Amino acid sequence: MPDHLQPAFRALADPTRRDILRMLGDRPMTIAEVSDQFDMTRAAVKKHLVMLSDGGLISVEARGRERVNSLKPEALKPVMDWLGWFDQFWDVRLDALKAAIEEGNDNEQATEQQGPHDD
Amino acid sequence: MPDHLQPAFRALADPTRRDILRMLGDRPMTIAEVSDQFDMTRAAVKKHLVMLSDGGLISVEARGRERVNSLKPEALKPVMDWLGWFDQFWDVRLDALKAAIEEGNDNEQATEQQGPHDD
DNA sequence: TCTATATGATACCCTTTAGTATCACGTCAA
DNA sequence: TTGACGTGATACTAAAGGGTATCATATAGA
Repeated sequence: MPDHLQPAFRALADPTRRDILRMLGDRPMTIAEVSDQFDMTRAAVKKHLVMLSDGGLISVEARGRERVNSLKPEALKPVMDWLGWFDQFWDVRLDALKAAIEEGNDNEQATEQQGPHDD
Repeated sequence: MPDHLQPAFRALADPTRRDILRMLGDRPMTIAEVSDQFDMTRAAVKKHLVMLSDGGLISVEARGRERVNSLKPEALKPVMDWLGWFDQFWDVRLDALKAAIEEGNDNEQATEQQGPHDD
């Protein structure tokens, strides 16, 4: 299984890039427009946009002297699919928890795994 | 919005860690057991496990002199939710495409957005 | 108790990443 | 044509990532 979705995962690993994605969800934006929303140089934002493009998450279209960056939400589908593989597990766990609760909870060593320490 | 899911996204950004997650989907494993599956030192694997733990994706339970690492698939839910926000966009696009196809395609300037340049 | 084993913890490398500063280039407008 | 503007590209620095080697510690077992 060649990790063809590695660039996408890596692109998503930075909070600035995730913010950019959501901004582009509103409308396509030029590099300058995106840069205006962040407290960093245009060059830094450009690097993030390149990584997003490498991950296939955005498309860049030349329009005169501008570059319009547009969201490509379809690229998130493979990522969702990868994560979706784990649904089978927390489905099972939720079932087990539910069953344990309904059975009454005096044999609950087996359910301590999904303990409630989700900060 | 404090980026509380940043550790999770960062943990998912490495292919080795994603492989570990799927391995732990099979069964909980000790550090040594996980290390056996990779061509790297135990210390390197340990670092990955720490990052996975920081992201809340696994739990580590001491059992004698061993540390059993277990998958915590619930931790992927916030990540799925974040990604799910983008469903609205490719849903709209798919709908537009579908509508265009069903309507017959001679007035299709409006649908060129989801053009066939999906590599 | 003694020893092998599973792990924790550092210190250290090399590469990548995130950021800046700077300059060159194409394009829009007067 | 001139100049302002949006961008590309490069060089540079600081920090984080991914990896190794090494030593210390706790525990299982004879």
